[in-house]
Amino acid sequence: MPAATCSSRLAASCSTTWPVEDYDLAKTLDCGQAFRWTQTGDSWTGVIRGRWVRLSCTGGRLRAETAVPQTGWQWLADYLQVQVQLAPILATFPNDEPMRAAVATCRGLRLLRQEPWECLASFLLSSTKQIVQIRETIVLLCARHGDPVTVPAGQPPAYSFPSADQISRLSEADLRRCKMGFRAPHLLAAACAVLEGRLDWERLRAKSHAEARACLMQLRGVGPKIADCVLLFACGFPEAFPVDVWVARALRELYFPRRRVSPQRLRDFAAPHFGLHAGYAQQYLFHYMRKARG
DNA sequence: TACCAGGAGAGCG
DNA sequence: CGCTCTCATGGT
Repeated sequence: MPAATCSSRLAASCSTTWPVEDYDLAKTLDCGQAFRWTQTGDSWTGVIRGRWVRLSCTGGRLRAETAVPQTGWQWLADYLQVQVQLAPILATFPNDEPMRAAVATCRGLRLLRQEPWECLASFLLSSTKQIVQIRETIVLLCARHGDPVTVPAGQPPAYSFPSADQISRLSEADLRRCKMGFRAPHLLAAACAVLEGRLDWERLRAKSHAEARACLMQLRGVGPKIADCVLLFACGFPEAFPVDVWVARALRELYFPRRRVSPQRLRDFAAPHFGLHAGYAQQYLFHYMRKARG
């Protein structure tokens, strides 16, 4: 079928493109904010909202292909945040040596707008795990408990991320078989909280950052770091500043040499120092440190 | 073998 | 408050 990129209102197509500036797809999809993307050549394959997607970006155009014809692409434009101008965000970063180095290394890295449940579940599974292990657990979880999604001929099978409803009907043993260990009961309890309406994403978005954070931290297994990951990567709180071991190491070495500083104090330092888009700055520091040391 | 990983939470002083 | 320990598991 022809790839109609300029479609009339009702025409369905399996591909589209957006003009983009400063959009580094590889850094964006492989910087540790999302765990389900796989690279083959210059393109990236993943599943968003139950739809198989392949992305590539060359010559200032971001191209997307799906397996099933789409009548609209807003769901994907939102996820990729293609309308966001990067330069004004980078301009809010402090003009100090650590940030200049991070921007020089990571230019083009974007924050995605992920699905809240998948983001919460993924980061619930992330604690004290390496990124490769997080990905492995999520692959198992999706393949065993998600739904198969339509893929183009010749492509390997792909699966949706299991919904809160699907996970709530599993046993702790089912989840432990996906190598999530002590995190299994946390994931099960979070799924129930969503089902019972104790955790409602619309209500969460309407709260202040501090209130939303406290709300998420009522869940077992969700502390300050994971709460801020969900608020930053899925809920649109640009001031959320997750402090993990890498970011803590970066801040201590770069801003507090030879001093003992707690994670709480690092967060208190971050808000005024990194400004309106502290969360963006955090992701640049995270990727910069991991690339430099990893 | 020892140590670490995009942590959190309980126990303790 | 800050420190220490446990939780699970594969990699280096």
